[in-house]
Amino acid sequence: MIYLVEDDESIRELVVYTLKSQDLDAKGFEKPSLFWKELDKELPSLILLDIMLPEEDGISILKKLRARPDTRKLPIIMLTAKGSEYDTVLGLDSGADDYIPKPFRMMELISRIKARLRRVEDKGAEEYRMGNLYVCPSRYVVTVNQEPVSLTLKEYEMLCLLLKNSGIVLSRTQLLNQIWGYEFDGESRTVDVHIRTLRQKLGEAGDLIETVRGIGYKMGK
Amino acid sequence: MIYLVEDDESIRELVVYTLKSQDLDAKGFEKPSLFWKELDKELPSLILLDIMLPEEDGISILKKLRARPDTRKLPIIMLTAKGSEYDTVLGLDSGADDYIPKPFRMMELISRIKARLRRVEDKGAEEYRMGNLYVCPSRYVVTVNQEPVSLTLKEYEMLCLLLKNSGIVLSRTQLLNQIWGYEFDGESRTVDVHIRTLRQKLGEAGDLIETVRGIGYKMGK
DNA sequence: GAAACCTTTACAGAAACTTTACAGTCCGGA
DNA sequence: TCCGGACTGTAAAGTTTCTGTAAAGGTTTC
Repeated sequence: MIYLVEDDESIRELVVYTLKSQDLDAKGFEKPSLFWKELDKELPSLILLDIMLPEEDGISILKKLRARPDTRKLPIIMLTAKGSEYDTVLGLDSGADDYIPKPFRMMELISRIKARLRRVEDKGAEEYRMGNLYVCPSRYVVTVNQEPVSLTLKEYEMLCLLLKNSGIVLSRTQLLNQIWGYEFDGESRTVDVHIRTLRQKLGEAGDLIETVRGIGYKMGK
Repeated sequence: MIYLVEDDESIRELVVYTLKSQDLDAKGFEKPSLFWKELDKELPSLILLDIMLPEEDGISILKKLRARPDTRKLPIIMLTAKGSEYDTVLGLDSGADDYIPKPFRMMELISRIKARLRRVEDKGAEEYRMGNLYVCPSRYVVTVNQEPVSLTLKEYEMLCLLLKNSGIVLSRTQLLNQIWGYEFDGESRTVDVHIRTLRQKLGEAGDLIETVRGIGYKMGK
């Protein structure tokens, strides 16, 4: 999912349309306020920011995003009509990942976006976002709506495994084997109990863990 | 150290000169062969690549760098006079981190380079502040509320390592490996004991060291 | 050789994990 | 629609594992 904050309607729709044609899911926002609102519902994997915006300028948005733990490492590309050197410097020094002056060619934009996304994935895919849930395995950080959630080891491993296998169902046996590291015979409610506390601790994001009756659990899709 | 591969002498010297004026160490190479030779002696922290070069073009160099484990993650910025869209796409899709068309403004180049470097290494910070704790590794100074705290070597190294990896959890094994410099077999409470004295000496700032049960310790975020 | 520092040992307390037992829910067949 | 079995959710008790801590025993430094 890619978010675009751009007040010019024609540009916004053109970009969203082009991204979708490239199998990149995208949403456009006219105003920062709408963007912030949506951000609390779902975290995108990349953000395109115009600099000149109503309400709040792009640089300010950029700085706020860099200050939040769940969006700190998100690739952010700045778009702007003000092609002056000053803006470039300002944008990059505030921590933007790229800067594209308007008018830009669509294929160049797509290309740069893909370059950013690939770069992130290369880093070991060590980050998961789903809805308002954010997990960074290497840093051992889990947040829901930016609020840190403290999980125990088993809960944490379970969450990571489910996210890693997003979209596919994991049986209790699979979970036991992968996390506990041994074959398990007979019945046990161990997994269920951990799933319960996990859902509880995740609060509203707990609904992301889906029960598949007769099989096990899954997250995503 | 920044490496620049650029056949045009005037540009090469101008860039190297400008980088040095910004306290960025840099070396320029006229031909790829000279660059490869030097690369085996020292790894730079960023590479600037012209696309049009004698012997071997920049894209080819880029691909080779991305294939080597020691240079795979190095930030690489492409420079080129061929400002066509084709080149941009080609450059970014091969894994370049940025693309700057000639002619470029020096300050913009510097700005983009700094943005890249900051993104990669945040370790240039020779000072850490967290709450009322202040640590300056190069001067071997630790204070809490301006009051100096005297630490032993192991305690000090531990504190620095935790601060350097602020926000991420370090396991006991990692701490042992990094500070003691050897593999550790079996159990040991050594790390715990040092953590304890460290917390004690830091007083109220001791709470900044967080225990992550089942994993290890971390500071920050 | 004393002081400072580091490591090991041992144990208690705390936190995490598992089991148990039962309540609630889903779903197919009568 | 109702019923019963199979499966899942939940609370609480029981068990294990992990961490904090004090103190003793080594080691290095001066």
